[in-house]
Amino acid sequence: MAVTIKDVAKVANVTPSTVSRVISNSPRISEKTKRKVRKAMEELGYFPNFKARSLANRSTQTIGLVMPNSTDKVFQNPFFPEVIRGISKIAHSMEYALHISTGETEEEIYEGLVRMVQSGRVDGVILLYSRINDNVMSYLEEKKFPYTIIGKPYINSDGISHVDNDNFSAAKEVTKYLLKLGHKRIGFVAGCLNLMVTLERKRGYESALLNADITINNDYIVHEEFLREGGQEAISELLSLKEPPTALVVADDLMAFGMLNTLDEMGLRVPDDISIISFNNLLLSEVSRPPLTSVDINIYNLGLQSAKCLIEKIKQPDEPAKRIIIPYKVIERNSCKKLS
Amino acid sequence: MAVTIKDVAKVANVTPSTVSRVISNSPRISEKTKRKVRKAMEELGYFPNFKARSLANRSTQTIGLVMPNSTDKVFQNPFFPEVIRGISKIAHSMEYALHISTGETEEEIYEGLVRMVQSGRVDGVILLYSRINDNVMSYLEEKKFPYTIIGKPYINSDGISHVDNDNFSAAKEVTKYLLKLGHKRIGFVAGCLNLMVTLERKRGYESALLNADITINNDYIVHEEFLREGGQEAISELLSLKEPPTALVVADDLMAFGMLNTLDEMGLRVPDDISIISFNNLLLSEVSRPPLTSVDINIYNLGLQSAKCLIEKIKQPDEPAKRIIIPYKVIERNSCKKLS
DNA sequence: TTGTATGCGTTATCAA
DNA sequence: TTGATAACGCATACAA
Repeated sequence: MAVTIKDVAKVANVTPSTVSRVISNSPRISEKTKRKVRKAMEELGYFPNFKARSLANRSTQTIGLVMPNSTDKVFQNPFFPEVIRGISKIAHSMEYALHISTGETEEEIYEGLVRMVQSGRVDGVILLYSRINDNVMSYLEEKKFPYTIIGKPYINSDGISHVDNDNFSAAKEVTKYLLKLGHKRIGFVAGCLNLMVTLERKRGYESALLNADITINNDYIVHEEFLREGGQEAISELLSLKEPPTALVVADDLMAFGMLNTLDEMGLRVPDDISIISFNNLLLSEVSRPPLTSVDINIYNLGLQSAKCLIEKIKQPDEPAKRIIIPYKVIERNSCKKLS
Repeated sequence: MAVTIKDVAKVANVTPSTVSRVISNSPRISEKTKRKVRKAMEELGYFPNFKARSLANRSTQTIGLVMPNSTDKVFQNPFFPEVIRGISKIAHSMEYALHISTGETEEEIYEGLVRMVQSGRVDGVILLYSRINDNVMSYLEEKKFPYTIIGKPYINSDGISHVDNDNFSAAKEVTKYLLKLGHKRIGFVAGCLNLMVTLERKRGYESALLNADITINNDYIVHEEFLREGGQEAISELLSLKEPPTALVVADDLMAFGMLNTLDEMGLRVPDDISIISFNNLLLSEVSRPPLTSVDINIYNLGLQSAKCLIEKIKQPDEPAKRIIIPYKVIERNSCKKLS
């Protein structure tokens, strides 16, 4: 049996409640007894029992992380380790632990979340993605359980605390960048259309074209879940048009990689034959050939702020919802070329 | 206040202990009362309180995951999402939750783990990496706390449950493959030398060369933590030798990517000018240019088995340690060429 | 500043 | 087959 608060109390010659107060560093305990008790704790190698603590406390000091469908290709995205790194940085410093929850289907994810919340395993939740009609979100909303979203909420975005980039503007800027380089036939390669990021980026792309008086050509918009299965065909179809695009806005670096491959196989060279610009600025966009011009969305910070925001929410549930926009930055490399 | 076991008891007209027995599906409760109680639970929307349960139970039904240093480049490796996917598959089906722990320094990781274990937050731990002289491991060993390692333990590998590939043989096979293609000057690009994987793969590489009566040339062995910082120089140094290698065994796909980039910048073409073979068969090795010949180590299964193994260990602490070797498979693509 | 008593929501031990 | 009662280890309202 592990050493408990009682053992410490005995050794320090005080009552368990005193020890408890020392643990929580109560100001109404004399420095002298604090020292005495701490010495006893040290001697005995005492660690507060988490289970008992949280039962008495009604708090677990842990944050639940809801990841997307694990069989989904999205899951493989280095976005997640990086965002978790940011979250864990704050969590650690605030003495919160991380509890991850995922599943193979949306049903599993939902049920996992409900169990996690209802059984009181976590004090709050961070949704690592934002998609349309997400019942996970509805549930949290209805329960008024503390949570934060990374991404833009599908509905009621003013009433829900979230951390996001301005993906609309980013996509718009990037498309304008291509326009400025002289491109007129610009395509858009989208990821999963249920995700808000995708939608926002697409909106931005379209807005830039409209502003430039270019009508949106739906043939230029490809919806690809991901690179592997089938992706190739849709892409090659796109490029086999009579008037193929001379530049592409790709919704994600990972997809851009797939593109590079497909293009290579088709004998097209980037950026000479076609320009590519994408998002996220993953480590890989740096080491690809050619290195990709990409929008750095500061994933780490996205995680950091979401954790900060959630913890504040947990501590002050009545504060109004916050919206935090993390600045992005276009990183120019060698995948875009001026059209002559 | 949430609904408790008492509320259910009242509604069902039984005592809390009976309800508790229904929850754990005790065989000594009549079907009739079970139905009655379950109906009451349903009606009230009852969920067992996790905190109270684990306090009374002395079990948390959660598995701790120890990740490497989060600032480390290793962390970015898609290896982790994939291994977690495998772990979570089993965990989910056995009703275990996942608790992740990481830190920015080794000290932080160690302290995080100790807290996690001592405070009784988890029932067991999976180390997602294996490195030499790991105090995390020593600690778990000393405490006799249930744990499993993914990778080969540095010491006492017969006494410690672990899940691994036969990285020695894999590297050997892969090197022999290059030898068979006619390569004689074969280099090795290593990742972090503290990691057991790296060491094993290097051993395999060396063994193959020795078997072929080729003396090991230390100039051909490059230790690169990762692709970005500084990596380039070491690589270009290697390739600027009077007799540069004609083929490279690279310890990891991610590094191989970096290599492709560096080689490209140096004007060397893969596989025409130099062959490359690497490990892990990440999604990316498929979409790189050229697609990489890589060893598929079945990361998902690594995770799956480690979770299975740990849960068994938790349930039967006295069973002897297990070693589980996951088969690997060389996936031939287009990064290696026969030397004429 | 410290001690006493009680509660947190379950499970487990005994009885019945 | 079920009920009463005591843990589980800690926190806190109240008393001193």
